[in-house]
Amino acid sequence: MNELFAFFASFQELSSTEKKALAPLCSELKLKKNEELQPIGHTCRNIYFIKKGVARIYYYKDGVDITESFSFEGSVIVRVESLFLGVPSQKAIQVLEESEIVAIHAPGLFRLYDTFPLIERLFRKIFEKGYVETVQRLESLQFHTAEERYKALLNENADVLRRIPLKYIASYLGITQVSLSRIRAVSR
Amino acid sequence: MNELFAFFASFQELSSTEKKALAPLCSELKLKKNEELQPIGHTCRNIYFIKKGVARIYYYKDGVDITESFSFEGSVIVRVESLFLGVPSQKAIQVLEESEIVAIHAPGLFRLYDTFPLIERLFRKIFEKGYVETVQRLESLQFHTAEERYKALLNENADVLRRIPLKYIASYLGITQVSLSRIRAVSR
DNA sequence: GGATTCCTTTTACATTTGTTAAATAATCAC
DNA sequence: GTGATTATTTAACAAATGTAAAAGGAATCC
Repeated sequence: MNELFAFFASFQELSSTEKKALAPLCSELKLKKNEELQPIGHTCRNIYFIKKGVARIYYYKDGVDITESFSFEGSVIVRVESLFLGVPSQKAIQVLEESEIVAIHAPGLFRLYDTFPLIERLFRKIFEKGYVETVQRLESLQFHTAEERYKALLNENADVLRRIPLKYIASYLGITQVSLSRIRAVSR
Repeated sequence: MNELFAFFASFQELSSTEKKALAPLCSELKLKKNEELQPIGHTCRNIYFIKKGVARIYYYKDGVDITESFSFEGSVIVRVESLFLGVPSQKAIQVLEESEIVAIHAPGLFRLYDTFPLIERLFRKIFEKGYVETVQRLESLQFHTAEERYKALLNENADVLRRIPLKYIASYLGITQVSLSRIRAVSR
């Protein structure tokens, strides 16, 4: 749990009262490689903090497995479209390594917002950061070629390449695995 | 200003105290067609509410004008990556019709957050909605073909097609104008 | 540790999209 | 209104990406 509160502190200082209010909402999970954290079709009621491991959000388009995003240790992973709209998500969350996850119960969290404005502020800041990252990702998809996106990924997060199968990276970049293979062959 | 407070009320009820605190931060602007609301290179210090008209966020990639997003009357337009990170933005905001805009002074707004948790909540909700829309947009770019994206736009927001030049819509869809023209020729 | 399964690359060909340039259509300024 | 400007479409060719199938490598499971 320490990792989680260190993550929180990097956004917003909390008093011990607030920490005590948050703690009961958090439960630790251990998952084996490739296990699902959240299945398709469920409404998202948890915010997941990755203590150890990697996770991805994915879904199926015409039967093809598509990765929307990756998250690594020290960050959160959430199906925001489901969490904020309260509707079932067509996306699933899966861990790609043996992982340790802290699940934060969202309905309980949202109730705390009325009593603890600093908790509301904390999560506002967490999601503002996620928002910015999503805008930057959008930019990359909208205006850069597949090769540019691949090279940018290589620069910004080489860890992705080491820890995540290329078949997942391909759809994350918005291309097929064959196309990614070709791009890699050229830049070698 | 009424339109703005109606927009606020659709997210969060405010007392008259809170409204009175917000009002001095809001200033109305009138812009002629194609005028710039915010130039490239400036740090975003305003949240813009569109009372009347349309606006777009755009920038230049290799000298080519690229549209990141459109916003219509009754919604806000913000360069979030600049507003939340406090860094200069390479993007500009331009109106595409004669428009009436309400500028909300962001540094002043953020100071109100300490005194008025409901104002903080209001903007949390506004940006959560923007976050969700951005995730959905990302999905569309990552997994759908240009033709699918064009048709989806036609269904969801046919107004775009009526009010916005195709050259801007093309880069918004992540394709060239020639390619968009071809897609339109086929589906006719 | 050998067989099996899964991951990645390669090949060949089809399709889509980009690029450049020109033609046509629509809009704007005076 | 008319000429000039801007927007959109079309054409021809080049480059990038998709699809399907096969082959080579790597990892995994008794």
